[in-house]
Amino acid sequence: MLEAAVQRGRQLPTGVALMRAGEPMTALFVVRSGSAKRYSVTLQGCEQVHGFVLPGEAVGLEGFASGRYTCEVSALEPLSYCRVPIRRLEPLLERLPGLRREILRLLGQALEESQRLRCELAQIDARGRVAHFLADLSGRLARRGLSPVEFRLSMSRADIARHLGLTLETVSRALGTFKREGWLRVRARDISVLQPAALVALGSGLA
Amino acid sequence: MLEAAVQRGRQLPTGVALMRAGEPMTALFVVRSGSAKRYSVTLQGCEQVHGFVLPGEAVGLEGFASGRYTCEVSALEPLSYCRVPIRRLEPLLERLPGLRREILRLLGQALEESQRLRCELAQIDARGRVAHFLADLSGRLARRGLSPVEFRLSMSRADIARHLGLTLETVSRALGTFKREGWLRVRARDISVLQPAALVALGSGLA
DNA sequence: CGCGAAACTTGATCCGTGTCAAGTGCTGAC
DNA sequence: GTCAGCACTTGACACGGATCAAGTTTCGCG
Repeated sequence: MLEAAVQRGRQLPTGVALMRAGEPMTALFVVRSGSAKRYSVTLQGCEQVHGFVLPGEAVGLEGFASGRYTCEVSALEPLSYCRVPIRRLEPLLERLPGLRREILRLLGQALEESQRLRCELAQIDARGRVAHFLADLSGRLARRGLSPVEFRLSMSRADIARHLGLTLETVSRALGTFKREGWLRVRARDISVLQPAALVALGSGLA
Repeated sequence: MLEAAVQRGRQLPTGVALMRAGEPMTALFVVRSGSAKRYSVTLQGCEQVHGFVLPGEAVGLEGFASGRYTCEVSALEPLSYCRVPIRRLEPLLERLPGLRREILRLLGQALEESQRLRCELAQIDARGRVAHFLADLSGRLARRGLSPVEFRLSMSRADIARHLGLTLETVSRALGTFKREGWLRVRARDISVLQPAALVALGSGLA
């Protein structure tokens, strides 16, 4: 029955938006493969990157607040995803307590994640933030069965910087440092993590 | 029927915890009067302040992620609150679509709020953060019918600093500046906002 | 009411990160 | 293959906020 509510096998080319801020919320999305960037554009026209969406992760949950999406989500690489229309989801919530709990769990998780991240970013210095970003990415890839030590960044340094509240130069310097310390191999957007523990430690504020 | 699920008129003295990180999530809470601090303690023993809870606001929602609370919430002044046991809430979610939507809305709102705050804090300088904090507080008080221009801070400068990712000296200096600019009157923890627009502007990154 | 501790303010200095400016190296198009 | 444009790296410098260190005010408690 849940099966019937899910629209599978949808595709989106790089750079195209999955949702736009202000649009009525008509569905939740779950990314199958590829990755996307969640961001919003301030009045001054500068881009604030809320985060990145990896395979297996859901987007659109903030829409429950007002019935409208509150940020833009656009594909960083060719994307395949599922679409779960709210119309079809709502009646199921009545009959399926497990699904109800699952949706609440997803929302709770997103909330907890966001709060944790905020506190961490507020208290950690630039290199720590970049280390945290890499460690987090690595962990999320691992959860999907992808390699946590060899991966390709689908986002630019500028996107990372805007996500972490830094400048792209500072991100670049942090990566340079990690490379020099022997913690990473970096070639353009290809990353090999050589010392995962060092990144985790630095990213947790254990300096 | 929802009425029957809510335990009203509960009290808590200053400094006492409403919930502790790691405890099983047994209930949601809604503050009636007073205020509280949401925080967690890092491995290094330093306190990270997630935010402050004002009358009319709910806490405990992050617990949906894992079934356990993920932060400490303790009273900054004598607190009165309602308790909504999850046991009693769950069956109601089946029968009341409106309540279901309301819970989803609350969670979505908390999520959106947290993400917005994170992006704002990441991009704004120290005085902007303090201005944003005051403008936000003012707005939330106004929503509850309290004065948005005359209020008493229930939290210390150190709490504000740890919330904003600053030091208490910097918070103090920012308040000093605002006072000198004629935007505020500050006497210890009593605040009078003289130029709300200036605070909102600075707090939105319009420098 | 007065004492003492805690909260807060204010000042001086230092370090990290933003800013500005070249320089280098990918990548994709013709 | 080569060229153009963009992404990224690296360097020099300035400035905002952290840190350290006194003072001052506020407030709880005897």
